Amino acid sequence: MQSQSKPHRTYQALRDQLAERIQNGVYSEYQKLPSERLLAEELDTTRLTLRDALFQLEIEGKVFRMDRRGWFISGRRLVFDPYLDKGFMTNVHEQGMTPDTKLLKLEEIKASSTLAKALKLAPGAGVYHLQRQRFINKRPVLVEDIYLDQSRFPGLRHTDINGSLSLVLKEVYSVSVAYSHIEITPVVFNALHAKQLQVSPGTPATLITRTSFDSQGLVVEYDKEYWVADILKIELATQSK
Amino acid sequence: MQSQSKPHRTYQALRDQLAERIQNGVYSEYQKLPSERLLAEELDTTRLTLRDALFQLEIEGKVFRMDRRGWFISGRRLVFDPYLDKGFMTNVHEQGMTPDTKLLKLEEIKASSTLAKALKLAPGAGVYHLQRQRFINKRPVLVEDIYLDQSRFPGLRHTDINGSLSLVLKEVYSVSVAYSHIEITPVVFNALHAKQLQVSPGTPATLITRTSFDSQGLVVEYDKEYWVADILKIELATQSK
DNA sequence: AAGTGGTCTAGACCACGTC
DNA sequence: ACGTGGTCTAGACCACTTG
Repeated sequence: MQSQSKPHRTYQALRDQLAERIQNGVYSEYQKLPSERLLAEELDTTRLTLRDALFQLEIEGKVFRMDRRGWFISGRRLVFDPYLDKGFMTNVHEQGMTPDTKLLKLEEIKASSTLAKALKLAPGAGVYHLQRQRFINKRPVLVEDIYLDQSRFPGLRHTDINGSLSLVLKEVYSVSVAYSHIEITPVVFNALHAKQLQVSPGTPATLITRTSFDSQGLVVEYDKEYWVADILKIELATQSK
Repeated sequence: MQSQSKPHRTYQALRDQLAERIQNGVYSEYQKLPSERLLAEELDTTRLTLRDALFQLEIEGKVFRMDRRGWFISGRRLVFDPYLDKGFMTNVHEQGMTPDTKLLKLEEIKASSTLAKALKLAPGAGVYHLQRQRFINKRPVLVEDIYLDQSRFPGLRHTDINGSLSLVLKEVYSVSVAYSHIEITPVVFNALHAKQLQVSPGTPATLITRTSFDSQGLVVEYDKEYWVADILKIELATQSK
């Protein structure tokens, strides 16, 4: 009926139709959808209109794309409590999923003015830049850039940091995080990060920026995590006031 | 230069170009952009490609739309600390902006099964449903649906609740919130909410779901807030561990 | 080699906001 | 009344993934 009455927003109706299919389990988690051309034909619409509907669902995190590979049904989300802020490895494990980490880059750079400000250093100071990619159940879900005061962690580059960085900092350098500032912002992946995560550029992402301090208020690390938006669920409890 | 080499992703370049303009203050906060047709011509592209670029910036919250009115440059964001979770009125005031509230609906309903679960009531129990629209500097920025146990707040409908609801609950019913559970999820506005906020359906939104408890662990209210995504900035600090 | 997703073209119509 | 944004059509080409 709705296809005959020519409503002036077909793609919203399409979105609802697809959302319902997902809700009803017509497609299962991580299943690949039929090709856009096929699906469009099946749903009696054009490719462009179908894509509009899929983009809506992508923003909501109900489907996700892998670049040039197609559309997939999103799976269970990882619950992230920014207040507790457990490490990635721990958090993923506790929720019955399998975490993995791959070091993409470890370099020594000079602090730009923004970076210096974040780390409370002088501009030009030596800084470690780590770039890591992290996986949940083999799916790449984030890339992160970590910046550390080089003078504070000498020889860091000769250390194995494929697991928990905070563990390394604690055991090797006796530095532990007391508290941190966290910011959560919606962004889209740029070309580089998109390629690393095998998603399309322009895919919605959640940026978590974290500045960690030790008990004396010194900056331990400055961290920018770019998450694929569909995997994350932010959930927290305030304490009694 | 880049416009002559025909790269295979023009809209990303466009996005960058526009983002740069915004960054450099070519447009000022809340300024309306030229019409899509004009802007497309100026930037030597088609309307559709321009829109793709604008959608990217919309997801990032750098521009926002008002339905059928056009595209606008986003302004300063409201910082929201889910852990402190001050009330809307207080929070907006403290950041030097002007809050407003409009009651859209106040009705008595029977709890659906999901609602009953959230409020820890029996299905079919009497529930107040409040719907409010809230403004920052006259711009509508959220609609919220609030649900309360009717038996616990008799006569609520005869009370003025255009300001702070928690204040009313405290002063009239001696009930105050001790802690709450908060969930933050990206969604898109449905047709109804979009209309109420004068945004286009499908606009990115941030859904904040809050369940508030009193000191005895009883549910005080269950609240779903749909925010225009560009206005919010989530920021918090963890306490010392 | 074939098919796919990503991108783009060059239009069109309509409902709505604005004047 | 006019122009705008929202939506849709009917194609096309290319780079890339997949078989």
